[in-house]
Amino acid sequence: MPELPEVETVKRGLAPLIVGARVLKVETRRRGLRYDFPDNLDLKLRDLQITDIQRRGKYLLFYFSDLVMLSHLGMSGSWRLLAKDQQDTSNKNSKHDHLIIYLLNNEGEEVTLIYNDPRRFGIIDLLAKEEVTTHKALCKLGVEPLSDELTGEFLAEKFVNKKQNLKQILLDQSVIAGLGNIYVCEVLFMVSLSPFRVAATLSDNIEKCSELATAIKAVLEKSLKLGGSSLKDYVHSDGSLGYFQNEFFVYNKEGQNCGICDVTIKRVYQSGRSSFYCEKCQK
DNA sequence: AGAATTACCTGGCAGC
DNA sequence: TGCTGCCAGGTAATTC
Repeated sequence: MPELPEVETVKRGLAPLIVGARVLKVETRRRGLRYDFPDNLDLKLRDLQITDIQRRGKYLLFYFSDLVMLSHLGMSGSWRLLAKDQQDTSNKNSKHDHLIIYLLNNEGEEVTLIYNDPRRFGIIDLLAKEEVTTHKALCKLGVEPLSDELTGEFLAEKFVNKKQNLKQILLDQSVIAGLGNIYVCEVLFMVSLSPFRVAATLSDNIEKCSELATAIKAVLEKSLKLGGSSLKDYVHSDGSLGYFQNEFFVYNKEGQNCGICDVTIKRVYQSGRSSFYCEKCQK
């Protein structure tokens, strides 16, 4: 489900409410998700204070001074924060509440932080602060797309001799960390590049690579402004929705008019994923 | 080595 | 009103 804008939106929603909060209790309701939960989560986190929340690619990092709890939402994960005794309006899926963290916030109120994930493709791990750059999931992540590291020159360099097509290479988290299927489809439409275009054919075209880098930043920033995309189960930590799905050019728009030319949006399969694009506009 | 499938899960929806 | 099959924001494991 969640790509960079959705994960960042969760971070921004949670941070002001739980940074500074202290853990009262941690409850795990199953052995784990894709992997088992770390052993003794309750023992390890109890009484610790959340000192910060960061995002790296599609990962969330909850800092507890020396320890870091790593969270990836997979396809269907979400975090929601409830005040004690608050009416839980999203509890129809509560059978998929797998991890519950009871907190005492800065105002001395008890709040509940719940990780819900129907498909259980998410990840929860615990690491030492020093391992943030060496952890096996984090060490291979590529550049942050909204940082100055993502430039046309960077992309041109990455495209050299690459036989992969643009769809595959933009989805590769070790190149750019945070793009997923939706935003790759959107960005390729924005710059009129086909998802089938072989990356190497752009390595000499610094102008087009710069255009691509700029478009990646633009689509992510616009989505962030609208609180991300809510398709099926993505909601903010307070239960509200994102609105970027109303701005899609091509994603989920098979058969609809492209808006630029007279051809309709096609849906094709590429390495097991759907790509939506305009055959005529995107070359 | 690198590229292409398959696996991991549940739920929702279209079609019968 | 079921059933069945297919599809879904992602990543890792396996196969070619």
